[in-house]
Amino acid sequence: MELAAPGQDVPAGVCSCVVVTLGTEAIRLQFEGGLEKKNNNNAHNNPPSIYYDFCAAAGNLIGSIEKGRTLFLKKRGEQKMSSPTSNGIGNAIEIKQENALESGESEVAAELSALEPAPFSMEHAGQVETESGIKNELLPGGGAPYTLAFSPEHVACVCEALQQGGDLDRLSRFLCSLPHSELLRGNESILKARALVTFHQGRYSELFLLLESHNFHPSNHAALQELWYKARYIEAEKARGRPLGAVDKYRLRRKFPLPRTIWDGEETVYCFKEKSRNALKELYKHNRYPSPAAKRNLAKVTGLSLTQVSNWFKNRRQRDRNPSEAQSKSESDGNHSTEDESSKGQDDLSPHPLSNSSDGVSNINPLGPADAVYMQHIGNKISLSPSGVLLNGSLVPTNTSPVFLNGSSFIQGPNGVLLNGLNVANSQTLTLNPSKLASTVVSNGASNADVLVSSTEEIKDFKVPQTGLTDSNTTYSANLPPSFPGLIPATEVKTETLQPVSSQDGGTVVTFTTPIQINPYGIVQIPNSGTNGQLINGSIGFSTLQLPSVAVSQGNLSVTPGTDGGIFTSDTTSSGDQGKVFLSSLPHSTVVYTVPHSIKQDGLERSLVFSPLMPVNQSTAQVNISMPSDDALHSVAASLVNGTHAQNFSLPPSTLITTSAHLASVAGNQSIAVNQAISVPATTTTSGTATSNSNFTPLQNCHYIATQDLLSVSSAQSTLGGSVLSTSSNTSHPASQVHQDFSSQHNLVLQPLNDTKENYLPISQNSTISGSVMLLDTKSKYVVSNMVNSGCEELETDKKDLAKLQNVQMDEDMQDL
DNA sequence: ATGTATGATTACCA
DNA sequence: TGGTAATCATACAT
Repeated sequence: MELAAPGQDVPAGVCSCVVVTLGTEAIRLQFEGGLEKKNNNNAHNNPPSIYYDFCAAAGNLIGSIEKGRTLFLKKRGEQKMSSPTSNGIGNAIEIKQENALESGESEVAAELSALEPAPFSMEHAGQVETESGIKNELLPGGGAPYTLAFSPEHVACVCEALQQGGDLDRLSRFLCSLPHSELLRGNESILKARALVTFHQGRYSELFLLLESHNFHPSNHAALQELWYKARYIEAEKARGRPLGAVDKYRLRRKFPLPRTIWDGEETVYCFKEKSRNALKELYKHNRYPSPAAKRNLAKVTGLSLTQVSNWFKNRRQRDRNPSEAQSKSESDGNHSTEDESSKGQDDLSPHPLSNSSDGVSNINPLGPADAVYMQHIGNKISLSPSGVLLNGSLVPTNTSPVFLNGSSFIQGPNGVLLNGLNVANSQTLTLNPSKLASTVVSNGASNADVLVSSTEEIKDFKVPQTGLTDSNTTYSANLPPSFPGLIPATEVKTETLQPVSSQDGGTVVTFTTPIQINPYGIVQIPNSGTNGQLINGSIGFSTLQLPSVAVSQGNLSVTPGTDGGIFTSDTTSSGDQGKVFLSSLPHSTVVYTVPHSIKQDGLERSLVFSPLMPVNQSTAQVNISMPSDDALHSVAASLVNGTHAQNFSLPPSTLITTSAHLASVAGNQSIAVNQAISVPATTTTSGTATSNSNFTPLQNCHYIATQDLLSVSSAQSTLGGSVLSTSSNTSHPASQVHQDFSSQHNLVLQPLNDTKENYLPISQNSTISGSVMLLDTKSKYVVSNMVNSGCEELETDKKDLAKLQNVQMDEDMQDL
């Protein structure tokens, strides 16, 4: 191999020249054809007899040696040797001299400028050339006459380098040379190296034991899994004396499942992880023809390649299309019956990639214990037990964690569940443990801020099926936080006009107790939520949050962070980015809650049921709710319902939401009804710390019935109220909610609760509006639980009247079944 | 061993 | 470039 000249690009496999400036010395090192040392140091001293041997794999420098001294190289600013994954070696480094007999310096800062971070040829790894030309093993025990003091990081990096170099023999020698204590240190690189060596040497039993006895980082799982299986195969082949067939290998895999030390436990079926498959299915339900950008995004999210994603959609379409493959419906009878049947049924209904996921396909049976919260969603009828549950659409099962249901997908975090969108689970039973509801308080906290942090990065395309009544091509540009791993930083949403089909999608309740991830495919990911933490959320999780149904054809809607609370603003004048929604961060103490946006073309009324104590002003189609913003208690959400087709909203913080006139003024000239709703925080009195699990409760008793669904809430759960009252007095989480929904007539049904006042926030008698606003159009009525009655007595009457509508609505809803 | 489910491939077309 | 249809190869289930 040839040396790379300074400044030249170093081809793979060839070491580069590096220049190490050690004090006044500039030592040029070259690694090929033998170590070369060139000292252009000041000639007043004898050039230090320093010989280096670098293991520059992955841009690291490893090892140094000199007669009578040991040099450690490390990147400047790092306490330890840089990891193998660090970037190039062009960084400045420090050269620490130990036992510096000659210079007397204990530590010398040195500048190392790598001409090129070159892949290192392993030819010289572990070797050092002495002045006498004798090559000695650099490794301890290798016969080197020098004292070497490899740190564990050095050792690990050498292991990595040797692994990458593929020199398993040398790696084996290196490992053998290591002291036993080093081997037992548990460094993963060493462990992995040992695994490779044992496999290479055919010591499979030792390999299996090694793999089973250490928890390896997921980044190494794939390689180690391959080792595991290969070893099993080879063992079996040797035992049988013949090559294994696919079936044989399959049986071996079943017989020797991967240990959890090298496997995350996630089931993989047909090479695709279930998580990835669900993500594909979710998107497919909403869009059978995703855009290339959407495919890329999905590939990124699922970890699959773009080709795999494309193939999956292609196959899925083909097999959905081809009736001869009716056997595939067996899948529908299986784990994914709901969604599959849903999608197939939609295919029958419409050739368009429609995705009304939960159209009467969910059945939630009250199987929980008596004291549990359970819902029943039979057909379009939903019943809720007296618990703080928000429901909007089909339901999914969850554990005993508190749950918010809103739509047909769910998000489950450590302490709460968000349901929104499509039904993604197998079971239809939801059981909640009321005792834990205190932790289910809607807590948006920093999560929301994370979720909605704006970003100016790339814009992704994302098609959101809409069930609008008219054709419209609306582009929403919603920015997502780039900080979320695997999260698409920005999303451009294109609403597609679909055949007007009743939909239950749209409602969204976000309960964040941990940072979550939302991607344009509706996949909401909640870290640290265990195996169930990553959720699929149909089309709503993201879209509903950040894609309000405004700005269909004009205007911008932006959500910007507020000092005290979320600010939801709209720019009705901007025309540069029509139809785009810009979202910024939300405050920590923000609850994002949206009301579903289902639209029924047939004009069937829908029922929206919230818990009582919500002032509703039917006559004016606007309800202003005031409450002390600085109250220690939490503010409640404000809701805005726009039955018209307003294109813009203006929701300044801590103020009342715009009037209905405003909505009317911004109503677009389109007759489309956009099935999106947006929720933004309205006001908070304090910045608040990260929300606890019980920081916010207003949504606990909010219930929504989309489309024909009928939801009834019998009472509020006392524990919810307890949680409300127990929340930190310094943290308030008011939130204004903007809901644009209802192209058709809506009814708001109120159902009285039993003495739930204690469960709600105190009503402010202050006539000023400080935190919560609800706007209703003339046709829609919302009742938001926990909303503070500002003293409008007429609202009480309204509630009673509205409650009567429930039965009527039920009959109508049942007709749609 | 057999059948089914599913990812991947290929050819063809717009 | 991306769609469809047909087909293959393999994983999975019985």
